Amino acid sequence: MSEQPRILPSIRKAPAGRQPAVAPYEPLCAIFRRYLHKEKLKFTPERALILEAVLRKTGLFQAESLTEDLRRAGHRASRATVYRTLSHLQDAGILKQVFFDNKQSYFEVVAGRQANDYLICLSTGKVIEFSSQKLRQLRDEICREHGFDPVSHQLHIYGISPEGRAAEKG
Amino acid sequence: MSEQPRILPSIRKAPAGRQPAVAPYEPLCAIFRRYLHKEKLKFTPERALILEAVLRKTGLFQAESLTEDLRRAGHRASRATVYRTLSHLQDAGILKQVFFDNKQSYFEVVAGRQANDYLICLSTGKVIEFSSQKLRQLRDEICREHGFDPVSHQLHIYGISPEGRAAEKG
DNA sequence: CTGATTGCAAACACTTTGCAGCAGA
DNA sequence: TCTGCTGCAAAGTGTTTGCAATCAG
Repeated sequence: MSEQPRILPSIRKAPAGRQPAVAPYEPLCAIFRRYLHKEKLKFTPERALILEAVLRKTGLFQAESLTEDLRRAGHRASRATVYRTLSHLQDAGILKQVFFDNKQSYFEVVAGRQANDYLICLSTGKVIEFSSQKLRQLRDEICREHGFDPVSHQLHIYGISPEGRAAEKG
Repeated sequence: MSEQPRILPSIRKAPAGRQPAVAPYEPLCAIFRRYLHKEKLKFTPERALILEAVLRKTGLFQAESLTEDLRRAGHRASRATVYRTLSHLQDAGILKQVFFDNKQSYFEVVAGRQANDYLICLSTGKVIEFSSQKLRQLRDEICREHGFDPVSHQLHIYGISPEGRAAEKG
């Protein structure tokens, strides 16, 4: 029995990996506004700014870093509003929240994407996002066996990347 | 684009599902003692009690519920010691920590088990643990493509269980 | 107009940590 | 004896919430 891997602190600090393209603002803003309208919520300047900032993010990001982005761009942005908006963006199907540890959570744009899955290097903390058709098929198969209707999934694979292996030998 | 599923509060409260058999104390205690000795740590009565309590758990559990178990059994057990011991049990490869949300974490005995994967009902909050050989093969394949050495993985599938479907129709 | 929204700061809740006394090996 | 361990309470930290003023529709 081997020692159970633990997520390294480095992951909490700065998850990095292949950087997917930035998502386009217009169509997602339309989705957001439709959602807000349906829920009798309002489209405020703050929400627009936050959505813009979210869409400028590539890959995983943290609430705090989003707030920093906004401040750097000269916009006021209270943590509270950022969190509240991130929550709405999830409900609108634009974002999803990912949990790698119990300290904080990460967010990621999902609208129009398929990547739900991560390769996480236990040595360097690097996170690579990927998507697998085979995995989705297997997921559906497993769901059928249990009578589940699949909605979504999330796979985290922990391992050692080539760089991590090199670093450990070095 | 469908609305992004969010983990229901019920999951945070009382994850339940198929109950795997309780793990045997003796062999795992031996593993723990070996680990402690190797790390120049001590095998204390508190650690023994906590390991026992852990092994009486079936499926996922929370640190707090473990502390309650201990108190109910008439043992003093400070949160601090429980957390510290849970951490050692992870390092010893006996436990693993699972993150479903950012509020708290769950623990699960993994020594000698293969089940790393969960089917989570978004309607009822029920969690079913399962293990799939095909998934492990697919994982290894994906790792090969990225030059990773796989260490472990975790798959969370969100969906609607038969019971949930019935409840939603009712 | 009227109810939703915002920023602020206080509140939360799980977890970690500092410390002084205690106890395995 | 010599470290490591324990319980306690305080600190830590990402996130949430109450509230009064403000604003979108």
